[in-house]
Amino acid sequence: MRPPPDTLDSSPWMPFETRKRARDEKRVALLRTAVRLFLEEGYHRTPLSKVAERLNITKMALYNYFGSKEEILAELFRLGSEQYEAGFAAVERMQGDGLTKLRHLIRAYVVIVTADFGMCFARIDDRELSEETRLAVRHAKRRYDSAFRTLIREGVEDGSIRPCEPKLAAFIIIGALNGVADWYRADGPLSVETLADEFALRLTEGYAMPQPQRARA
Amino acid sequence: MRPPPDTLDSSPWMPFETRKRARDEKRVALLRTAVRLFLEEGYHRTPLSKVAERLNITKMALYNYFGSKEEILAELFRLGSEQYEAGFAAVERMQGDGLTKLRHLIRAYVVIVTADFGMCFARIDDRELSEETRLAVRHAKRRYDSAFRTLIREGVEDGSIRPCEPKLAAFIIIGALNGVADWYRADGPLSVETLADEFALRLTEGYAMPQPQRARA
Amino acid sequence: MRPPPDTLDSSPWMPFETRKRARDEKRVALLRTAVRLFLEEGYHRTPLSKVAERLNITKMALYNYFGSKEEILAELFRLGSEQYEAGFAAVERMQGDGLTKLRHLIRAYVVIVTADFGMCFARIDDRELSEETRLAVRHAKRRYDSAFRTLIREGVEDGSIRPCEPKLAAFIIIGALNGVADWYRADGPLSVETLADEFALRLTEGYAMPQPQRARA
Amino acid sequence: MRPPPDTLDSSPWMPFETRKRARDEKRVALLRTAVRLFLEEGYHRTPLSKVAERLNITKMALYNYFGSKEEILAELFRLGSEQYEAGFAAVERMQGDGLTKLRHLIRAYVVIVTADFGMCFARIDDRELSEETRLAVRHAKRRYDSAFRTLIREGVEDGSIRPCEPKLAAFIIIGALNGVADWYRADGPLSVETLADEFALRLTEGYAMPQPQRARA
DNA sequence: CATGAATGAGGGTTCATTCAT
DNA sequence: GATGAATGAACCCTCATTCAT
Repeated sequence: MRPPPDTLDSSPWMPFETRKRARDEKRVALLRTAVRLFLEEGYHRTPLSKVAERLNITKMALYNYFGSKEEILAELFRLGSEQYEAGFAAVERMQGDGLTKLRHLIRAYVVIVTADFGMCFARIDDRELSEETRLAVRHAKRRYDSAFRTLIREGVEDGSIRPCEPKLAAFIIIGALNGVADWYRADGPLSVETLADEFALRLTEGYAMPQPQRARA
Repeated sequence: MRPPPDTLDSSPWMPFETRKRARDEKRVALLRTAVRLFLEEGYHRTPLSKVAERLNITKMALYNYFGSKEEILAELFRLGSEQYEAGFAAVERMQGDGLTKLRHLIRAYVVIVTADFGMCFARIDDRELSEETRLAVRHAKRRYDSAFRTLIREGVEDGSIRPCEPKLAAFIIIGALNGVADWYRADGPLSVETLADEFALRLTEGYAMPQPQRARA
Repeated sequence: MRPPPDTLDSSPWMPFETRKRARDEKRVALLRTAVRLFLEEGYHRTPLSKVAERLNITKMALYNYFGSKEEILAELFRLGSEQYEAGFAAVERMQGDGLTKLRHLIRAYVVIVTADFGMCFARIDDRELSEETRLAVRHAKRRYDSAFRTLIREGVEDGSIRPCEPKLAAFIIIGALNGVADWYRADGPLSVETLADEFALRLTEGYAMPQPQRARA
Repeated sequence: MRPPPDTLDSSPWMPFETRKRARDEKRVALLRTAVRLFLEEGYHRTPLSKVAERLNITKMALYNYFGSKEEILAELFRLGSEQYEAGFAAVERMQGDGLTKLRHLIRAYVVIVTADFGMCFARIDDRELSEETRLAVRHAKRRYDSAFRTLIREGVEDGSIRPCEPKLAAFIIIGALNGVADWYRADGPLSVETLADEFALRLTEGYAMPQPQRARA
């Protein structure tokens, strides 16, 4: 907890950086603890005192890092949102036909949605948030709906994806992906990578045995 | 506010049936109102006073029908669960190969999950419930996981479904189906039937354009 | 605490009225207790628990009558304001020259400002109130500034009051009157009536011995 | 952030005086800022953090100058009190009949009560203070009540002031004077001097038009 | 002197629920 | 059955203040 005293003497500016870093680390620890509890117990059933308790501090110490419980949640959503944005941006820079890119997107989504912040973004009810933050979240969600739809449309156009209604297809895929957040356990038998690959394939390939003669519907 | 007292005296047995019926109707009205509010606003953000208000009764009148808020929720889950059970039972009595029955199951699920009680069952966090009720709900959920898996396994065996991991496939399908509860609006452009058909097809057929030469993964 | 039981039997509609009345009485008792404590201890230093304690109920019972602490204060201000309005209206209906009416106004003010609600209105900091209520209070205060100024102006015109700046004169008079709220004790030696008469005279007559030859300023 | 250490070494006594002076200046700045905020916002609604913020220092730095929030307030009262004492002492050294000296006292009071510390003394609720300090404040207030009463009594005796009850007259005058603190704005149209003169005259002269024949009450 | 971090006391408010009619 | 009143358990949050550097 205390930096070795000579550290202070030898480099007089270190303490500041040390402190600053320590603060950031604590802030992050706080967020990680909060997101875990919010996911494990639910936002409403998690009093800040429990978050504090798990961090071995008092409830009030939390207020050094955040102004309110809702602000913590807002930050969690922001972090989650960032992850999706980054993942999506990476996919958008890739080469390939629509189907290939869609599969990359699915993989990215699985990786993110199985991690804490991504899971929080996907699962926690955004109506807990203030109107303003909630709008930002809704906006972000619409943005990735749109990312999926765009790739699907691309795929349809370049022939890699069957003709379909992009909007509905995106809902199906995103729904299945968000479902992961409901049952995925980090300590389970499936690695995230395996899961991501499996989803990328299965969500696009379908389960029906292909039969040239089978008519639609 | 009070019915004239002679009404009760003149037909001494009617009142009982009348009352009984009235009671049941009120009970149902209560549940319908509660489920709507719980879905619209979230369980925690819905005080019983609001439920009562929408029913034009006092908060305390609710306690004539239910012992606690949680008991209301438990009943909602029970009703939702019943719907799934009934839908699944109907499908199980059907003829056809695994794929066909799976599609019927998907159709049934869509119909149920877009209705209030089914949506409640799918969307509201079962951790609000007491341990006992929660276990029952989990049990019911596992039961329909199992229904999906069984049909998928059947389909794989009878050749109507591609070889796959039934557990994961079920998760994907159920995830996508539950996702419907997040965006479906009764007053939207899609009829439930259309949606059900579309899901039955798309969740099994996949989006990738079939290409004989394309290797798996 | 309980009404005699036969009261209920003998007149079946009484209970409702009784209850209604009881409620109003309690509401008033609450307000009287609150205003006393707010005046004795100060608004901020009076937790609702103390108000409740003095009423022999729990803090939460207060919320049956008011939605928040501030709402209680707002109601106290409203009641105070009402008293001034009524007093002023009575004076305005009176006959007489400006000076006479001014003296009546002063008398009325003294009577009101020595009573609980009037004192609350005069002494408690209106910045405790929400913006909206505060504006209403400010409005009321400006209204009685204006009542004083008008009468003074009338008096100047009809020759009963010396030429003077009505605005400043009103400030002086109102200031002196509000000052009463700071030192008046109901159990003190001075009756309100005596005080009112004395103020009506002294605030208008002045203390300087009239000397025809004394030049102004 | 740190001054080079040799600065201290090269002129070992300057720093002390410099520091001492700087310290005093800061202390005064602190008090001036505090009194402004306490007057603008109210004592309870002014957290120390706001005082610090306006001074561009941290909240904790305040504790280098004062041991507690209440101690700051106590000092403000002390400074206010000092002003009144000084003003009153000056008047007491003057020549003239009771009325003349009373008018000087009023003038002095206006000047003081329109300045920050004097206004604080007049307007801020002394119940915020500890028992001990509060008693000192009450004592000071009684002292100037007494100053007014003495002059009034003198005036009555020397014939410059009409026969009256000195206690009540003092209350009226002081009340009117304290009222100034409630509406006076330094940036308003009235200069303090004008105001002081006007008060000195009007508070003693009265508003009623002198009429030899008018009987008292 | 000054700072950031942490703490404890305390208060307002929400809400489910019990009580007494 | 229904109602109004009352209660108690939580919980969020503000803020002055102490601690450790």
